[in-house]
Amino acid sequence: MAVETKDFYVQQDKMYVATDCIIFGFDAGKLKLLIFKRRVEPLMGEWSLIGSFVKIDEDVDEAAKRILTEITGLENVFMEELKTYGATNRDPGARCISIGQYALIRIEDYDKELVEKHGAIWYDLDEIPNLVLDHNQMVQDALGRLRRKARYQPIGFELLPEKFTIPQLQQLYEAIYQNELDARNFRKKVLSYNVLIKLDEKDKSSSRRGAFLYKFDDINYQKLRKSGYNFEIS
Amino acid sequence: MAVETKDFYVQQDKMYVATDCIIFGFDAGKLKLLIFKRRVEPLMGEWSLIGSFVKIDEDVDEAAKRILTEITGLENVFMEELKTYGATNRDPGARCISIGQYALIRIEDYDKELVEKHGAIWYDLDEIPNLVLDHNQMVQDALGRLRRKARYQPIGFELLPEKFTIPQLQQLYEAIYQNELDARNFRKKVLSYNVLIKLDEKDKSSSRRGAFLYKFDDINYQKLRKSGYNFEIS
DNA sequence: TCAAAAGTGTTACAAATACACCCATGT
DNA sequence: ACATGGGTGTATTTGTAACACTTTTGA
Repeated sequence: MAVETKDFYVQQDKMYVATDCIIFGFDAGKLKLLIFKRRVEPLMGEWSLIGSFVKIDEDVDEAAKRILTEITGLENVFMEELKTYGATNRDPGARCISIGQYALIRIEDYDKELVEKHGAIWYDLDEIPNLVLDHNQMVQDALGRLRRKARYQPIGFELLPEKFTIPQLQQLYEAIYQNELDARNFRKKVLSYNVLIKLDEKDKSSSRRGAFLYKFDDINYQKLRKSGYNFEIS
Repeated sequence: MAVETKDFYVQQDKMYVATDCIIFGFDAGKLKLLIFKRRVEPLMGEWSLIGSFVKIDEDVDEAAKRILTEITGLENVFMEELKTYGATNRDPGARCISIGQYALIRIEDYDKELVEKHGAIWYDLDEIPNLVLDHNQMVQDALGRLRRKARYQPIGFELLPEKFTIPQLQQLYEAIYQNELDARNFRKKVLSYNVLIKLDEKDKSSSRRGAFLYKFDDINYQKLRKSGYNFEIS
């Protein structure tokens, strides 16, 4: 029988709500993850994702942004909800659900001092140590999401510097998909969408000849989306 | 400065955690949504999704299953997390985050008495009334998810009876995508995946001649998935 | 016998793949 | 002058899209 007064609410259980950030970067041809040593009991000192409890007067996604800014100094970063981790036994400290959110950051932009101060470290994705609670699962889930999503949405660009070369872009996709791509076909395809603006500069850091720099053309991308077409790679 | 004792937890805020179900069905060529009249204040009597608070000793997804079973009598239904609705001001009653979960049910299987007892009704998707709180947004989000997901994963079958005809399947996809498909190409494509088992029976409810019934072949589908191929329609 | 939906094949076009050589430059 | 990565074009295959008629059967 349903209770039909406003008091219905106060009979219910309250619980802690946290959010954890799965922060991806890309450097030297490899996908990286930002993790740090947990500073609170239980499990103090263990490797962990960056997270925080959500405050009573704070939107869930605001909380995630707050954490990300606290630790990297960055704002306006690509971040998206992954899923909720809501098992009763996931945190031995207390009943606490966590909303996983994954972020893609340009690895050269973050505030190195700030990151260091928090004891955070960029780890190669294939060398992630054991993390507390269900955080390894979160990383796996986020990676799966990143892989699927990168196929039909140009989120990869969030991981590159604003100016990047086509070979860099290809390396990134190879790192995400974990297979090699044909350079000619790759170039042909990404350019076919008309969402890259070729610059006059070259990047000479990885070859004598140098490779032209491009930047992502968000305006054209929005047009592409509206016209019903999808950015789709491999 | 981080607090480094277990007492860290008790300084944090607790809040209500709810889950709301976006329940889709398919009948007479149309997508349907199961909604009902809210039974608690505030907003008692308004149209609403089916939801519940998550109990302290209950996993979040268990809570969603509990609700679904309570109202439809069904178990083992396709259900998947949509996203978290976590704005501070989303519920005027109290700070309460809700995890939206969408479910796909075979509309002929549900327990009609049970549904009626709860005051629930199947609405055509294009005739949904105003719902409480952010529930209309949830419906839109779930619909978007269903549309995207149906393209590369055979979730549509969850909405059909176990035995279905190809024309029925086509109607379903037409309802999901909201455009017409060529019957020959559609048939060719779905059959090309070898995930449909043709039965000896015919369904004569929609034509004199009758159409052969098929059922979904989950074993072959798993093989297809493992081989790296994707079920992809339209 | 006719109305109404089920079922079937082929052709044209577009997109994806496979593949090999020349270019530019710093050392 | 050579080693290194950057850049280009074409042919083949594969998949997608367009399209019209015959079949079955109950009323």
